[in-house]
Amino acid sequence: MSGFSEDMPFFDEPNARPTAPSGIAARAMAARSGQNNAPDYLKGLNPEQRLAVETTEGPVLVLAGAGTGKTRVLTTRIAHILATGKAFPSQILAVTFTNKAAREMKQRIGILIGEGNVEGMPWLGTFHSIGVKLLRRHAELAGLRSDFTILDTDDVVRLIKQLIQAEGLDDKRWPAKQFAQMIDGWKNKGQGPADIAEGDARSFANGKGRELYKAYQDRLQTLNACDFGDLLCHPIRIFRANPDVLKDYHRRFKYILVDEYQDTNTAQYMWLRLLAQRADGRATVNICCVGDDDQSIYGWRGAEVDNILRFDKDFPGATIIRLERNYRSTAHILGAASHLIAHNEGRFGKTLFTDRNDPEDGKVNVHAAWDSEEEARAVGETIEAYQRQKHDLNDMAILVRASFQMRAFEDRFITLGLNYRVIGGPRFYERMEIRDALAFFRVVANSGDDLAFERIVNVPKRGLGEATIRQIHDTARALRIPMLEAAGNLAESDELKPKPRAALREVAANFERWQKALETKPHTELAETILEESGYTDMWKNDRSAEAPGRLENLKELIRSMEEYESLRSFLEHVALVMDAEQNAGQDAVSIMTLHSAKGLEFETVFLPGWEEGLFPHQRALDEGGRSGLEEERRLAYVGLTRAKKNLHIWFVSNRLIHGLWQSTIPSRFLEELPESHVEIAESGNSHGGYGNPYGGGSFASGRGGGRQNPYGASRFDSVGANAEKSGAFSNTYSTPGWQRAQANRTEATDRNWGTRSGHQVERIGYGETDSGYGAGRTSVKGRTIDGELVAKSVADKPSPFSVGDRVFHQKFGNGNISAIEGNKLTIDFDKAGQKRVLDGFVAAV
DNA sequence: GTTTGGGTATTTTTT
DNA sequence: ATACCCAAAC
Repeated sequence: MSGFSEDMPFFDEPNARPTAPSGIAARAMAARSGQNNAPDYLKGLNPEQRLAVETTEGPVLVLAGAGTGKTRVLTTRIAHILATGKAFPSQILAVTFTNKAAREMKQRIGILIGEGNVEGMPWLGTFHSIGVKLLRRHAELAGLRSDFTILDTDDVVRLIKQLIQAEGLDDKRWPAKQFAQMIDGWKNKGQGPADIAEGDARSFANGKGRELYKAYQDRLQTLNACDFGDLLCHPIRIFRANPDVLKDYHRRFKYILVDEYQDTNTAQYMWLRLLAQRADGRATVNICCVGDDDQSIYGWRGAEVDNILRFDKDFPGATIIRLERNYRSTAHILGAASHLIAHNEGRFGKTLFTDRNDPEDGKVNVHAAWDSEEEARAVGETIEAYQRQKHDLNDMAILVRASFQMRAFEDRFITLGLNYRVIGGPRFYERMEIRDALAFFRVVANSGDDLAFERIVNVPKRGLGEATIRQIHDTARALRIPMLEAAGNLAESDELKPKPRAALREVAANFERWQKALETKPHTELAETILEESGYTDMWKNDRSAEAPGRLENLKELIRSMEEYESLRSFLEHVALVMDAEQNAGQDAVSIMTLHSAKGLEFETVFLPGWEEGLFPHQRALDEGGRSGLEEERRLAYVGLTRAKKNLHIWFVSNRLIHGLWQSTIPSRFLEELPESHVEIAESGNSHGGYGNPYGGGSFASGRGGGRQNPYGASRFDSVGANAEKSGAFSNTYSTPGWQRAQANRTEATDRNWGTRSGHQVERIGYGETDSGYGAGRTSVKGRTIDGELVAKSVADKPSPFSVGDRVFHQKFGNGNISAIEGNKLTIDFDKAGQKRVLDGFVAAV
């Protein structure tokens, strides 16, 4: 129970009001300006921001729109509380979601109240890191020892897989990964095995869901381990079962601050309520939540927008403060974003505004391209044009909906020699070599870490096959000892054949030696020794594959990063929760990332490609999330738009390769939700000239409704959102050639896909009756959606209208002969493009 | 113990 | 298309 004492001095005087400023508070007070009696840190705040900072008592919800100075308010508020002596640093609980946000907050508070003093804020961190801290203190109340291991997703899946197999279930039919996600979902809702809904419990493994969950929890306990969800759920359970423990924290935390409140899940919400609602009957709960309901984009991983929407009901008498003055974007960008988001129903309603009024500011540009290749080419050209105007690549970003879109840009930028960096993607700690190395370290630090042991017992390959590992496993279970110990025992017995026996003996001896060295050697040195002596670095040195040098480099980087920590244990602790690594930040490069990872960032120039139905809004969000899924996609679009400070370019293409098949696409409905007055339809250049108009031949003209330009029908949005007055940059009056071409494409695509199915069904997609009863609507949404993919499925119901040998025309590949038919998939020998497989819906008889 | 082939899925991501 | 995972074959 070390670590308990560091902030005890404050804990000893929980009721002492720190009225006389001392320490940090005194310093912050000293920073006050003499003139108007307002401290320096309040200067430059607008009235709403200042209100949010100074309303320290009672529940406060700060609705902070994009670019309205949210972090500034949060950090200034903490500085204010400290400066006015309302609380000691250790009496403030401040939670964020990501380590990055926590880091930034610490840094910015440091600027306000003086570096070094921030260390006095032991309760500023992510939900999870604070959860670990709580759990380490009270581990025994959750049936754990305080040196428990934190398992990551990969460990969890492997563990569950073992359990599923132990149950005698087919792990093909009941994938461990899926069950891990289910457990994660339950934990997001704060549900233990006993709490889960009957239906949920039944839906997995023939009704064994609950037992499996139970078995999983038991296994974690024997392993002295917990998963990420437990970091929240265990404290909740501890608080509930031990009112005295909870009471201590009630006395301790005088102020609670929560960042990104719209992203909290149910468990986090329960956790916060437990800490915020004092049993001592104190009337005021000083909780301040900051967030933006319009930027809630994590519903799919358990976030409940509802938490923020009903804040004032949860905390009666709450002050709600709106920050709507935007300091980031031009009026055009804000106008576009506001108009778009107004189409959502479940929201508080905010409208961003700016004083900025520069006639030079351009409108939001919408571009059409033929396919993703041309889209990448056009974006590349635009970036180069900006570059010629002396814009830094660092100020530009391409934000995509799904990561597969990135490839086209990477390919193009490589040929152009344009620097780019991909943000997100596989993380440092998820790389195989890093996980392997960490597994070695974990076993050294904690010989009971069976999962880590199993991972590396045969790495590098030393002839320990499945049978040997099984035997170690069984021995360990039977004797109730760690696998490492069991391995040592077996190596000394005659149970094994000579080869594995020698190998095991070496493994056991290695770990014994390393564990001894743990006390004496500096941890970075030990880490190097481990990787050397285990043969792990040699394994990669001898590997001829292209990625081997990179892996060795990563291992070096891992050792380097260990230097910042004082011991192997403290490093492993951090690595379990933090594990991110900055990469090539120095160079001038365009950023490519998903919309999700762009939240919180800003760029002068932003490119938003792929605004097509099915991709954005994503088909799956529509299918699985119904109306709320669509609204979340719209919020994602809003997040994208509001990342841009000055220039914003949106692209959509007419054809996209999806799952290896060319699909015709129609522009995203979100495009129509942009206001005409702030949008300009840009001509994207002539790089597509070679194709001409593929519809010229008239083979597709049949279903075309006379002049109808909006495939949904005109009054589609009449009932959606009160402020959604005259929408639709896309309903009239644009006449550039590119625009007309795009229009032609979209009507053609739509009408062709739907043929005689009338537009009526299309009009209702995700709207109208479908919305009202969501439960029932779910299935109907599915069949009706217009995306090419679903259309393809419906086409599959009918026999193909073509036969082998038919001569057909395809919009991308031109003319060709059908060589094979497989359901609705045709194999065609194209005259120019060679053999391709395409859907029959996208070719026409010649 | 490694290689090869078949089957399958294929949005978004933190801790 | 393509990547990834697992099982059977080498």
